[in-house]
Amino acid sequence: MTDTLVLIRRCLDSLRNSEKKVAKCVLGDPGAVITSSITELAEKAGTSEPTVIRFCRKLGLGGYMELRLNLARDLPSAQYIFENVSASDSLAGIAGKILTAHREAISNTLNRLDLDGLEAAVKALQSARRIEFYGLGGSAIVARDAHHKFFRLGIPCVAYDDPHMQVMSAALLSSEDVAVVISHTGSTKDIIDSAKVARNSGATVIGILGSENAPLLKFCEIALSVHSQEAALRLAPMTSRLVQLAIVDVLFVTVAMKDFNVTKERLDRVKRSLVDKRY
Amino acid sequence: MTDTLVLIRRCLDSLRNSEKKVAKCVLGDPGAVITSSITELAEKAGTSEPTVIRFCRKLGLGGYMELRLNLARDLPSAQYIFENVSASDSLAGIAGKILTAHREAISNTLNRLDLDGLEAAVKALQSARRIEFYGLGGSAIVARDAHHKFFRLGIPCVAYDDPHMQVMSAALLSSEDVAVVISHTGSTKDIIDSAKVARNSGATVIGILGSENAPLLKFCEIALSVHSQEAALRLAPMTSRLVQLAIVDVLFVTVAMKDFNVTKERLDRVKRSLVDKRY
DNA sequence: ATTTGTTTGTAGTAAATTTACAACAAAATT
DNA sequence: AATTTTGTTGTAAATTTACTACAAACAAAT
Repeated sequence: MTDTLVLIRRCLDSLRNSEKKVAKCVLGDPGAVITSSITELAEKAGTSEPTVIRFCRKLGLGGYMELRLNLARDLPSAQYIFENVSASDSLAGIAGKILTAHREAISNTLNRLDLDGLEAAVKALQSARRIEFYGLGGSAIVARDAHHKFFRLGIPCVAYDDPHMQVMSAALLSSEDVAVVISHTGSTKDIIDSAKVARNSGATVIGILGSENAPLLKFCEIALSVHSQEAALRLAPMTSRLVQLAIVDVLFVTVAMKDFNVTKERLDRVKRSLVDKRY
Repeated sequence: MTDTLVLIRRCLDSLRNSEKKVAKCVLGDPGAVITSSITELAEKAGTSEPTVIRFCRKLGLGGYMELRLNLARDLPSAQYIFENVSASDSLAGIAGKILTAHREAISNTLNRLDLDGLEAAVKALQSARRIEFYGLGGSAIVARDAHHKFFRLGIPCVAYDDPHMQVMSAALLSSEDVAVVISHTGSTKDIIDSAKVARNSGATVIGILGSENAPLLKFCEIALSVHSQEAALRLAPMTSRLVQLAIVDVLFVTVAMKDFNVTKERLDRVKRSLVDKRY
């Protein structure tokens, strides 16, 4: 499940000199490898074919073919990612670019999942006495969505999108509670305040953010950073939000699965409650 | 840029009998193709290698290698597709299945886009005097997201997740207004009532729903049906919601692009307003 | 029944990947 | 310092793979 490029970087130290040349070559232009034969890559790296194969084996891959396939998998249609929507685009063009960007964002998330962080978050969430979700602006939507999922499990939880309510409620948390703080930038003052207060109350603070070096991180015990190359479509940080929602979904399902029978019974009850609301 | 599997389905009719056998084989287990040689695939399909090549060419691909590479790109973690989450899954397994499901849902949306419906919706939205977004439960989140986007364009708009407020406000709409009604099932009584009232007021009703034959459709002038094959036992209809959000995003960006200079100025103003809120 | 054209598979080729091994360099041991 | 040992890299051969040219089989139409 690990991204091949990440794998290469991690193995870099244990590689021989000529294998390193191959590694640099692959890291330099991974897209080119996909369309190159082993001979071409060997030549480009200034080494021989067997070295390329040994390089692949060191990564734990079966051979050169497997490297190519894995790279193709990891860099899906990279050419579209950075394409921006322009005023002259047709509806189909805009839709294509946006949906592709979203799709790629989900792919990237999948390839670079922080399993340790997720594991820690799940652990905290499932043993939480109560859970509070904080978000502002666009992130308030993610917070609401999280609340809408988690309350069904019977865990007392709530979502606040009012900074005053956030700090007030955060002040009442205890060490058995969890605060999930959602922020795209990770540098909004109000949300940082909320995280700080929650932290001071002794609660476990989980951060879901779209940036990797944000001031908010300082107050998060567990941080799930979600990086989407958003630079292109700057109208609204939608890609980031979509990925955050997906991460919340993963957290929810994982927590829900831990005690499946209880969960199932609760979800069924929730479902039955809605029957009369429908035709 | 179209998904290879969709491409295959589309070409199915123009294929010879033995080429069809290859197609079925690929569609049946695309993941297996990635690790198979042309010989293996030919054998599995009960045909010969040249037929496989001819099949690839019919798709517009250069050869078998290109098919493999394309499939690898399209199915980043083929093992998870359409698989359901089970209680025995690891965190990585759950995350993989969920994110892949979301990814596929976005792909499907992209491939089966109802351009006419979108076009009509965009037209209605951009000439709307005011826009109201109605949603309940999970769909309320989509409604809020839509509001959070569209209000930046300077169009008066609002999101209601209270059925009483919805009908009350809907009663005040006029023929120059647009009501966007969001519902996963399309059969919730309250939301149908809201749509009905909006319709009676003369407003243009746009429906965004996850089902294709829902009672709600009767009251929608424009219907954007988003069908995600939600895995049988899904804990919550998240995939559908994600797709609905993506569709709203497409609508927003398209509307925003129509008068780009005005839009840009407005978005910048909104952005500047937030500067002081950050570190 | 024969012709015509289409569809499919056989056999062969060129190019790719991979293996086996030899050459060399560096390090260690005597 | 010489020799063995160990590790690294490239050469060349073997194997597999993708692809092409051609011919057989088949179907439709005269």
